[in-house]
Amino acid sequence: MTESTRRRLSDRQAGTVRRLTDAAVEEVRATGFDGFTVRNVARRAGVAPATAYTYFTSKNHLVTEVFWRRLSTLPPVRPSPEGPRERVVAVLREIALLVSDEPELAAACTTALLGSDPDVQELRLRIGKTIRRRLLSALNPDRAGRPTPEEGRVLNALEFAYAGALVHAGMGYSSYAEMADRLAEVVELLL
Amino acid sequence: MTESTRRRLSDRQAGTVRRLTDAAVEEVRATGFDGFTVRNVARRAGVAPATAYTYFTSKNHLVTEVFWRRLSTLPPVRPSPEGPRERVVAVLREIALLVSDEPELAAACTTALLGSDPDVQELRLRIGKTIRRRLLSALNPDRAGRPTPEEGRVLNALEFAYAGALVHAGMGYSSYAEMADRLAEVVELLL
DNA sequence: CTAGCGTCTGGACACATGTCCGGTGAAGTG
DNA sequence: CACTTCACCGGACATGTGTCCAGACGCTAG
Repeated sequence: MTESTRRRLSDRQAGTVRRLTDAAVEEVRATGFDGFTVRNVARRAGVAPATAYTYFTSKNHLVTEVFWRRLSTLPPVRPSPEGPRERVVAVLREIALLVSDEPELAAACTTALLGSDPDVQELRLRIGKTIRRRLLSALNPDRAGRPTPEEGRVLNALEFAYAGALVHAGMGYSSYAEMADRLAEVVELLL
Repeated sequence: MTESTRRRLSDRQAGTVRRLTDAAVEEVRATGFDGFTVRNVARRAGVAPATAYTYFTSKNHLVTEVFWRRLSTLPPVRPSPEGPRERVVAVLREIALLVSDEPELAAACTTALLGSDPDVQELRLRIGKTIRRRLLSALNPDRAGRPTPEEGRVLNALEFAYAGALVHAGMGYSSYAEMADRLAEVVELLL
């Protein structure tokens, strides 16, 4: 009875949703983001299109959910002995690599996250908050939750950098491996 | 006989394209990016849908062209007496404000720029190059064209920041006025 | 056993998207 | 003045998107 999709879900429903998100990943891997259809995903998951639309209002919603699921199952930020710089780089790299198994998936997420459906908006807020929280606790493991003005500015810059990197990669300006490295460079400059 | 749309254009065609891009701006202002249809734009421009599709392969292509036109008519970067920091801030602000008249238009551009049509890709490359060039000549008016490794890293960070800011604004995390100010903060941190 | 409930199904819908093609009118050319 | 060429037109098409609804299926309770 705990899910984030369209409403509270029973165990059975959770299974269906699970099959859908898994199928979505396979589908985008197989056919790219063009040719990625809710109906196709449904078929791959062995589910009727109407059922898929019961849980996901749109293609974007579905892909965003995939991203969200991966993000929210990350382990807590490790307060390692190294400095903030190393921790921040690690956090960014972790998030950048979330969907980089297959570039198509990453591009799909980039586009999907920008969708205008209310469901996407909702998930987007959660995603933004989560990333911010992770970055903050990498910056300053102790006073997590109440950033100083200075930390706020750095945080802001980091968020911009991450989103920008995602976009650049999504547009094909650079690969995802490059992206992580360049993000590290940006952190060097900022901290 | 000089245009960037689908092929070289006669004067008459250039006029039609012009009417289309203008109508696109009005349309997105009036109805938002949902409800924004090539057919609607065509009607507003007093042009048949088929004609519109002669010049623009897609919605995204059309919106991207609007952005490109605004960007490419900016005056050259002014090598002002102030420092690089002020020049970079000015350049970023200028670009950020290109489409911020109406938030809807900006959101539309953000999405459109990520499209996968070949035409969008082409324009995207030009846009990326132009922004990079402008940033570089703000950073270092003299040696424009051959950035040092250090300049390259800063340039990279600035590009990420710009793209990230655009996305954040497009997602509704912040307004476009805020966006310009936050970009200025990022520049402070970087330079 | 049967009734009820939750879940999934199949198909029809209204609409958008991008392509294609035969045709029309108005410029430019001899 | 005929004749070609060029830009535009109108509409049909195949495909995709998201919604809706009547009904089928299986599980659980009485």
